[in-house]
Amino acid sequence: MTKKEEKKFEHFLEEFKTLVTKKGFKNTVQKDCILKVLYFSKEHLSAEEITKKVQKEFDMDIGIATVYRSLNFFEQMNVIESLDVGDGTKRFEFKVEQHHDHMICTNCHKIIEFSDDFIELNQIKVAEKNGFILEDHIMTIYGLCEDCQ
Amino acid sequence: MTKKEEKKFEHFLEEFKTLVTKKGFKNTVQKDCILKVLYFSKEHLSAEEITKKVQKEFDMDIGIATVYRSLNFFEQMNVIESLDVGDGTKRFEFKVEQHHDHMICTNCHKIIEFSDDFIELNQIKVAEKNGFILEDHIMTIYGLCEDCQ
DNA sequence: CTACTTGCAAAAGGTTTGCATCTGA
DNA sequence: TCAGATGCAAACCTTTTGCAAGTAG
Repeated sequence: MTKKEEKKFEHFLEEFKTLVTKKGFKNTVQKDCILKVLYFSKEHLSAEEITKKVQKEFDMDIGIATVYRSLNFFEQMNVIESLDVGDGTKRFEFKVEQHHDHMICTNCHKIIEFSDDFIELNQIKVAEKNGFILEDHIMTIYGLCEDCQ
Repeated sequence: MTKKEEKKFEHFLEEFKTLVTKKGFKNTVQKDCILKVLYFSKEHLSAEEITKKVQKEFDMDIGIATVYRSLNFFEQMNVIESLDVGDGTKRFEFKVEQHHDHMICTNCHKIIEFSDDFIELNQIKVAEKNGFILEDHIMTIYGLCEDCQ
């Protein structure tokens, strides 16, 4: 991670922590570490993977229960989102400004991210047409990736 | 279910059973019942719900293990598909000719089905652009339904 | 006949929860 | 100070599996 990215994260973290306090919750080292791992991870991690990463990268004895509680908390705070890959575990990723979707290989479970403006626009239309207040959407394409064909 | 629908199902079942035999698997009363329940269900059922429905509607003592095994079998045979509603269980539905997607209320978990040609076309394009051989896709929109707003 | 299926119960995951202890604001 | 957070282990739920018995082709 570059210095610039690091700075960007620090800035986000600061703002986030203010919000956490304002809502009456507490900031902890554990939460910071989990968030940092998610922020800088290129992959979509499971709770167990996050636990191990935090333990390894921060030399910290974090329990998986804390990780799950934090993940649920972050999801409610709308800074991360979860993803069903179909391998039996929930996977998590930091929520970035620009929405993107996923293409998953049914053979090797590789995940490719993509974003498509048409799809973004269309889901808004579909939601409106059905009287839904749009909160989020998931578009996942399943198929065989180039390596597995 | 009307007589016409019943007829349609019988016809499908007949064809499907031929395919099952041809592939070297066996047809059983249990499989027939599960398939019938899925075919005529308006809702997206969990394995447990399917088990109870079969037990009740056909007065049959089916085990949930059989239901799970059959569901996995049907999914591989490509006649049903599974759906992650976010309530901790996999839900299943019969695969109809015309693909459709889902809109799920984050409050009451109600599921509304919709289909949109633009989305159908676009996912094909996206898959091609990334060298994927398309198998399937899921587009799920999350939001608040009219009743829950 | 023989390989596929079934039902039961046990096992196996992943996720949540109770509780005593700890800690941030 | 004290409500919220943590770590541990136990509990929970859904799904899978081993095995002996049953059954379709």
